[in-house]
Amino acid sequence: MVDSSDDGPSLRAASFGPGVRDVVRLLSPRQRSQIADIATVMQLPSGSLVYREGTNANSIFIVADGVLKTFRDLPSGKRRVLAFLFRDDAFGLAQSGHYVYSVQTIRPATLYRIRVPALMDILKHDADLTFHFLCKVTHELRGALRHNLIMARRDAVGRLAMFLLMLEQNARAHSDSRIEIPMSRSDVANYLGLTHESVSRALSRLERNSIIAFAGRHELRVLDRARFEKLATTL
Amino acid sequence: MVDSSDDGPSLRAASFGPGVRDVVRLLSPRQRSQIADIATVMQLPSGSLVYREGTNANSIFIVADGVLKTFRDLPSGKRRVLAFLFRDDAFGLAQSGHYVYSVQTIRPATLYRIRVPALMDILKHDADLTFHFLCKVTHELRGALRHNLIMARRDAVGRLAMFLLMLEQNARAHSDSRIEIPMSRSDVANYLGLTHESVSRALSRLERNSIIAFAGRHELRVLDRARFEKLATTL
DNA sequence: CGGACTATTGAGACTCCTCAACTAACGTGG
DNA sequence: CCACGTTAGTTGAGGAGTCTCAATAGTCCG
Repeated sequence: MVDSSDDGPSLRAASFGPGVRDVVRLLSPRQRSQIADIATVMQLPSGSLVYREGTNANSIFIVADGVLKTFRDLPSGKRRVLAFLFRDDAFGLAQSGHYVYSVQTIRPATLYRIRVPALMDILKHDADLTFHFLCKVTHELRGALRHNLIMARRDAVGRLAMFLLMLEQNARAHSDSRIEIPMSRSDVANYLGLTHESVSRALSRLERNSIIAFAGRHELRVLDRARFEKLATTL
Repeated sequence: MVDSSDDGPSLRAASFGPGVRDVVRLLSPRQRSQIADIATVMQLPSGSLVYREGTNANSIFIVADGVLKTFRDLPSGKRRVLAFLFRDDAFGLAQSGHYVYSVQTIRPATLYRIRVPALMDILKHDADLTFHFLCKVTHELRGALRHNLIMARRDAVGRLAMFLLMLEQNARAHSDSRIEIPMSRSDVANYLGLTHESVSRALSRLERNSIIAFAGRHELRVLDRARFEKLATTL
């Protein structure tokens, strides 16, 4: 399924990893069954806490389906959302044996849970599989860098535009300028470093200016793509 | 040099990677010579551009010594610093064959340059080495997440305090409450998402309040560690 | 249908950015 | 060795934008 000539170009093209939504898919049948042997499938309803920051890190996870968020609760009581997770994303980052962020489902989710010791046994002897995980982490890293770029902006509308663009690129399902926002305004706000009031105001402004139009609170259409993308890229 | 019993616990402790300033050091002699075979040593004076964002990504680099910054230039003319690089850090992240950020030396630096095709040949057959790179990228990811947390704060002094604390932890050389700031105020500002004026004002305020004391523009001492750490952690 | 949560909208305070002037430090060339 | 110009850094006054506090409307679920 994955021969080396297939790996070569695409991997070299993006040290490391091209699209990278594919740790599971790009595996050879043998590798896939290896993973299946040590993975547990979990079905979680919306709002479930997968694990809490600081607890012992004994597993890593891969999203088979659904939407999740990673976050940290700050001493002040504020909550900071670090990332949103979609199909094929991996999570479970730890330091000194403890998870570095909490993870919660936003929509009902199906997860593969892989125990770290078992995974390590396989990784030690399988360069290909290890490389796939390398690509996964690289993908996560790019996401964090994009997040940083978003936070660089001072204006709420600009951040929001970038965020919406990101959502659109994530969900390539229906690319007809409809964007689904699966998370709450507060989650968006905590991700963008704004208050939920500012998010609300910024969205209102976009709608007032006929750049977007809402179809329910969690779905919108882009009316004026030129201005929309200009807002997102003009930083 | 690195036997499996050594790898096991430490790796499980931090999926993936413990301290991780050690891709080169933790390698077996065989691996090290493999790397040496394909690596080029570069000596660069202060202020050198290693590569520019968008150019063809044909190498990855490891910092043997010195200080560097990664950054992106935005259409508006503003510059956003994404990270500072110190000894043993790796860099060279690319997407679709192009580097995603520019890299420049802040202090004279020595780099190992490794061509991607050659590296891939080795990684394909060496799970251990691939795993080491996995740890490296994970380390970079943690840095990006910490950056995000810093940006979550709204107040300039708080960001600065967190940044200084980060610098102190990076340079474990002299841990007697002296912190060296190798980069310019503008670089700090671009990293923290502030203007250089705000950085200057915040530093002045810290000094006026007797929390820190400068010994030249690029070195300071922490006078009141309690208040200092309270500022950094009270978010 | 009721209650709790989510979302929207408004008025005032606060902080940082912008613009500007000024000082200090550094490197260059005479 | 000194003078000068350029860059880095500090400090000040005013304005723009978001946060805070508060009230209201809409939505989901039992």
